[in-house]
Amino acid sequence: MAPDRNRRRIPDATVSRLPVYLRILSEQGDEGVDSISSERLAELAGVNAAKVRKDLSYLGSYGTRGVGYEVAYLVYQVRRELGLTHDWPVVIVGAGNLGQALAGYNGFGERGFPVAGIVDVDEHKVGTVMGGVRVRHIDELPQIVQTKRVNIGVIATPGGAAQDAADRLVKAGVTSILNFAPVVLSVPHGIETRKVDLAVELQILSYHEQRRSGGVAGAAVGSNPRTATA
Amino acid sequence: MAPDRNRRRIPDATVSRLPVYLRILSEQGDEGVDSISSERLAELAGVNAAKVRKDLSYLGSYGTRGVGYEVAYLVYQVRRELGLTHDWPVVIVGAGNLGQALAGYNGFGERGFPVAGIVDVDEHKVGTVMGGVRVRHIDELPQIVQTKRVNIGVIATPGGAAQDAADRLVKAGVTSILNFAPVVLSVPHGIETRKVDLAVELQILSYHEQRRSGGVAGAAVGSNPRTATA
DNA sequence: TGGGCTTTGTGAATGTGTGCACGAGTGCCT
DNA sequence: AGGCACTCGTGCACACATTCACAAAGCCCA
Ligand SMILES: NC(=O)c1ccc[n+]([C@@H]2O[C@H](COP(=O)([O-])OP(=O)(O)OC[C@H]3O[C@@H](n4cnc5c(N)ncnc54)[C@H](O)[C@@H]3O)[C@@H](O)[C@H]2O)c1
Ligand SMILES: NC(=O)c1ccc[n+]([C@@H]2O[C@H](COP(=O)([O-])OP(=O)(O)OC[C@H]3O[C@@H](n4cnc5c(N)ncnc54)[C@H](O)[C@@H]3O)[C@@H](O)[C@H]2O)c1
Repeated sequence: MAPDRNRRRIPDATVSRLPVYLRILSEQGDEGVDSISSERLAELAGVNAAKVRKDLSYLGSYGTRGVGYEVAYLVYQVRRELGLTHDWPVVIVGAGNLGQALAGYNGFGERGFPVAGIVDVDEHKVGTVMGGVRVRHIDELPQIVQTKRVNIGVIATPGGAAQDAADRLVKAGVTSILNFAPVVLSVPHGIETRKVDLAVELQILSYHEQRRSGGVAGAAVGSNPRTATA
Repeated sequence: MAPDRNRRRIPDATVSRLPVYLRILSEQGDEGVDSISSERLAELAGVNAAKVRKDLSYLGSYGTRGVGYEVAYLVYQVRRELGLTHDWPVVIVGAGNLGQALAGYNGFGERGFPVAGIVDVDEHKVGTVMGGVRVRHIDELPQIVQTKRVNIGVIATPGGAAQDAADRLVKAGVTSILNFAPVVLSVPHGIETRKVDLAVELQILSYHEQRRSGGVAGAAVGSNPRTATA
């Protein structure tokens, strides 16, 4: 019960950690663990225990002092908070290299995000089957979104086509977009977007490598810092 | 010449935006733009202009008041700061669905991260060619890392094998890891890791979708009345 | 029943990031 | 030469996030 609990805003940083807790809790549940302390959960999640407690406290007071959290109940609460009480079908735009890998990825559907469809502009790709889903023409996007009640779109087109893909998704009625193309999307207010940018991740790692090697510019490939800092 | 050749620490938030600025600057440069204001760069990057200026100020004072930043020079400085003055070969562990997509992805090498090798445990995959790179057995990992001077490893194995992959990478001498498996890796101190977790991204979107249906007034631009709670 | 042990939930302190506002340079025009 | 328009660089205040530290609350057992 306690329906009043609903208008709290959960900090972004917390929202981005909840899925991690959820995965760990589910795994622990599968392994027969039925109670877990913030200390243990923190260890498994690679974070500070106080952070875990504060994060979970935004959902409500679901722990028991002196004991910990009941795994099954907490899983339920986190899932509810994340809106995972039902499936969210997704539509993938771009049936290339990446789109193919995504379509063939079981972890998608398993976690409550079944692939409702995959579309492409390339006539050669339309009709082929990827990961059990038939590729359809991008003009069918609105129809897919409507009939399958899709709210989430995934962009896996080349960078140059990503904005067009986003525009089409929004027009079709999608309100959240996950973008794999290395482009900053411009979308109407109210549309949620997130990006996964491989180059950005690698370049961040590069920054730290460069820094580690005490290296400034000009550090040729000759000097290889195999330093195991322990 | 800048005499401040020091160990300035650039804030994480800034480091994660520099690659975005870099891409935009490179594109602008290719289009013949040779000077750009923080205002314009901010617009293209989808952030606040003051933030751009503050971010860039960590690199030094490379702008010209009243004018803006010289694109070519700024590209050079950002690249230098990110350690992109030379290539960083990467090794991919796991030649499955995703590993294949990654190996066949040109954007990798184009951006200075050539695939030095891809390894797998599956004997059936060893020897096959993906994206121009031959799959080798994981036991050859140390040899690849040593001879190709690889500092960055990419994990594209199933979750259950990810920690093992990480251990092997670290043992082989890799000091930075990009992890696509939905697992929290445990690595020795000094090893940098970043993760790309599809489920996390989708669940964050789910959170916002769920919240949207709860009816926070005045959020959307009145386009999509469809509150799917299928 | 009460005391000891454990672990939560949260105020308060500290650390990080953001955005405004404006002084300080710079280029251009008259 | 002087004034004006423009844009950088940054001090400052505020917002957000992390971590500490401890009282409150529950369990267990003698
Ligand atoms: N392949 C990877 O491992 C990888 C990794 C990270 C990021 N990315 C990014 O993901 C995106 C896709 O990469 P990829 O390797 O799959 O490329 P790809 O060229 O193999 O596939 C792109 C697909 O998009 C289709 N397409 C083009 N324009 C379209 C449009 N307007 N609407 C719908 N579909 C359209 C093409 O027909 C093609 O099938 C790129 O932006 C790339 O930078 C790829
Ligand atoms: N496919 C996707 O689109 C996608 C998207 C996001 C995340 N992921 C994640 O990426 C990872 C890989 O996904 P996938 O679809 O490519 O899986 P996959 O099963 O197709 O490929 C995994 C590969 O790893 C190899 N492998 C297993 N154990 C290994 C070990 N110890 N050392 C080296 N190689 C090993 C297997 O032989 C196989 O070739 C998974 O963790 C998955 O959750 C995949």
